[in-house]
Amino acid sequence: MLKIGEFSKLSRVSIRALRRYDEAGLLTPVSTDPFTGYRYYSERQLPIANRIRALRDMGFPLAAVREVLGCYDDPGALERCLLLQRAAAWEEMDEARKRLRLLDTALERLRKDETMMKYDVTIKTIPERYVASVRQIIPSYDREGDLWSIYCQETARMNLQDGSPDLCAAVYHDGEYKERDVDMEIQKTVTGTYAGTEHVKFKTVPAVRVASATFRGSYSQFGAVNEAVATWVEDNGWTFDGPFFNIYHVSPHETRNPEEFVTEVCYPVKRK
Amino acid sequence: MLKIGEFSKLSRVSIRALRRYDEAGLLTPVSTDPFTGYRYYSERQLPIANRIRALRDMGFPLAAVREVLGCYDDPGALERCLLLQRAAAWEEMDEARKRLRLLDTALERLRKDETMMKYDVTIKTIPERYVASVRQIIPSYDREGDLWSIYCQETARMNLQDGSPDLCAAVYHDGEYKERDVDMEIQKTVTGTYAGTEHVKFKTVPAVRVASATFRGSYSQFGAVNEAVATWVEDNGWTFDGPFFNIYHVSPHETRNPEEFVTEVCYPVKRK
DNA sequence: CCTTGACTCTCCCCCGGGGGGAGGGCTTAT
DNA sequence: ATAAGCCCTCCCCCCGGGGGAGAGTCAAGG
Repeated sequence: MLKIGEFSKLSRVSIRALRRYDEAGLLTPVSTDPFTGYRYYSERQLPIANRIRALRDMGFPLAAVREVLGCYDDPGALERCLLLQRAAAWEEMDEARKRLRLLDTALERLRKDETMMKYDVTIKTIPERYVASVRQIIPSYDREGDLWSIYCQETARMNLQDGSPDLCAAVYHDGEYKERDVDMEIQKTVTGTYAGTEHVKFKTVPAVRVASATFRGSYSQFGAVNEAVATWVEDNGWTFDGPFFNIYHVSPHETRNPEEFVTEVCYPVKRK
Repeated sequence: MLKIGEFSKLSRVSIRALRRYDEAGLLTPVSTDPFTGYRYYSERQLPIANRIRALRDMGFPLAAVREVLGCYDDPGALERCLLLQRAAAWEEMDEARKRLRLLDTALERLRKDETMMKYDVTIKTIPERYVASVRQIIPSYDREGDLWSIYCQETARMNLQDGSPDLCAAVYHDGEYKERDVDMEIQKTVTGTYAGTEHVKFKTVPAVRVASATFRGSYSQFGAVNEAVATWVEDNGWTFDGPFFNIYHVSPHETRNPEEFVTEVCYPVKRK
């Protein structure tokens, strides 16, 4: 019979861990003094301690170790457990690899152009939303205001309720950059049910996963932001999947000072 | 001014997380009602929320996020933080890769020969120990007992104190397998200082990292265990680094029943 | 003005695998 | 008998939130 300290030295498992394994039912001492609580182990438990070490080294959590110890005689069950853990380990490695990739992208951006770090790109899922929408071909990008004018005119008397979240967006339906005659759509979230008008249509926009960057300040930064997002998307193993759009969190509607504009650029993406 | 729920929807950060970020000083609401405790955010904080998301996606813990946010203007400090986190992510990936390798080895062993899973190989560090030792060339492996006889005879009157941990080991100094005239050493841990005798020497054995497997039962399993350990060592990217040895946890000295023997096989290793 | 429902607050417990330490009992050798 | 060294249980800590309780607040509609 070995006291816990001796068994700890022989098995190279800390006393703390041994007590925890006892508590978890992984490695119960062959006897425990009912008065003093002293745990007494046997040398024949050394192989079990070693087995637990081996399983812990493979990344099994304690609960899974217990399960595996219980089915050590059944090669089929054992293999299932190992495969399950293998999948978990693979997943974990993949997560770390993705993080590494993000960090490398950030470092590269930092070295190439220190200002590019101003824009932080993240992957998000934009939830489904119900919107009032106006879509038209307009002469050029800077005539987006025309669409908002149409929207305001046609809905002025409809008493629309704001949606939640309450936001305004502009979708660029042309896949490529065009100088003239661009296909644009504006969207405003609303709550309730309404009949469409001549130009204003109501619809549900499905949830979409996007690469997003939010920046503050004048719209002259659009070019740099778009470039930063596009580079990031390429570098991190995503690919574009639909027309990109902007969300106007603070727009000329709220303030005249361009320094206060807050705009979120969203590129729908999917895994390459 | 946005209430926390609205800001949560716009930033796609959970309310819980926002409260935690406030508590951690990462993203303090622009104002907090001193009576109700309500947090009020501004749209201009959306880029910061996005930045936090981006850093969290890279795996930074909250404390590091705070630090990074504080030095966003200093490209040098920023790069140091990113490199530090890069190293951490790489480490994590490497850990996961090692676990994956262990699991693959185990699966392969399981498929090849289901009995091989009986032996669980782990990496341990055997701490430094002070021992009485007898080393000689003996005719064959099964004459190990002769060494123990010599040990007992020469130390019978010395009143040796057991060491802690109290263990017996046998070291195989021949690098290769030999039928005859093998160079063997036996070791017994002791406490105190003694003068050596004709055959018994006292010495300190330094700490050593080993691949170890502990098994119960007759010594006829030696061959299988050695093979299992050797294969494992190869498969997991280690290489041998010194003569291997056995530790006898339960030996013929304690019991006559071979079923009760507990033996640990140790191969000193280093990273390939 | 009141109600109602949605929102928000703080506080506590949970996850894993122990580490650190307090406070107190046990053993064993001198 | 006493001191040193073991051992016990219990509590708090890490990390980044999630789940939920219980209570207070805000806004819209009757």
